[in-house]
Amino acid sequence: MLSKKAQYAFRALTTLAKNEGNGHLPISSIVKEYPISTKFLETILLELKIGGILGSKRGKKGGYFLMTKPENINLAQVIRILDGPIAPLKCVSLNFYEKCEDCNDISCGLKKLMAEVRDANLRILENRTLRDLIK
Amino acid sequence: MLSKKAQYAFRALTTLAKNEGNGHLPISSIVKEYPISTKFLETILLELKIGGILGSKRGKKGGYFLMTKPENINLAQVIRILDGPIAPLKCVSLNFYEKCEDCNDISCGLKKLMAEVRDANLRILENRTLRDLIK
DNA sequence: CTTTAATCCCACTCTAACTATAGGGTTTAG
DNA sequence: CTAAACCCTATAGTTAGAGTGGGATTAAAG
Repeated sequence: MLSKKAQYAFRALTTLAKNEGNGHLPISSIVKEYPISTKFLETILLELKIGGILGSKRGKKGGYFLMTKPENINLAQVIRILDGPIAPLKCVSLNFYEKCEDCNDISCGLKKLMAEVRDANLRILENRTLRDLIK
Repeated sequence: MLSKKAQYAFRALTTLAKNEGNGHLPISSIVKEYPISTKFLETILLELKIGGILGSKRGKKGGYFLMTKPENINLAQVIRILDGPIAPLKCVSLNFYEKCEDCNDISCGLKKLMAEVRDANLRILENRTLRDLIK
């Protein structure tokens, strides 16, 4: 299940994507579209910035903006930043791999199936972008 | 991510599936294969029983057994019992649907994409069974 | 140079969920 | 009758999720 953070992130990113080409938007503008806690959104936008998806401009008339075009930001990126692994098990995660001490990691049947699940998810999430969300 | 409960469940079910045709197995036998807390496994097996996947025989020489053949128990069933929804959002869940108050539920772009993710997951999880896990 | 509007940063609370354990009750074979 | 097993519920400990607060820093505008 997607966390609230990820859901809020998608909303904010949608708003920013719609604003494409018009420079940056302050949090106050983003929040107007949906009822989200300003402070909470702030932490989310910060994570997205650290994750490389957003840029920001400080000070008066500052705000956030997408670092690249909406069609270059896929959903998997966003989810990984806010929720971590997309794979159902760490031992089959590409970006958050951890060895599984319980299975022998090679002949584990569950592992094989969960790797398939991971791939099925990635086929969708890495090929859909913010552009798909706003049209 | 799969919970520990679901992972332990798959292990226990694997053991029971391998034992197919030999009657029931007590928890003590199931635990011998892997280092899991007996008491914790007990609660998991109980959930699987309530969920209709396992049957049990009480009293001395009692134990647990699969209610049907391994090829008739798919992975989605097991996950739903222990972890709940397979869909990434409740508002696109088939078995745990809840209305999403934030999106209008019809034209929400995120919802459409997450329904695709759900379907991709189900195509795998509903077509793979315990039989696939033990071979 | 002061005010104001904004991001930045970090610490903190609150709650729910997850993980695990404990203990007694009930059933059944021998 | 006893031992071995499942049944059932409560509870404790830990972690993760969700959200809040306060102050520091930056930059535009008057």
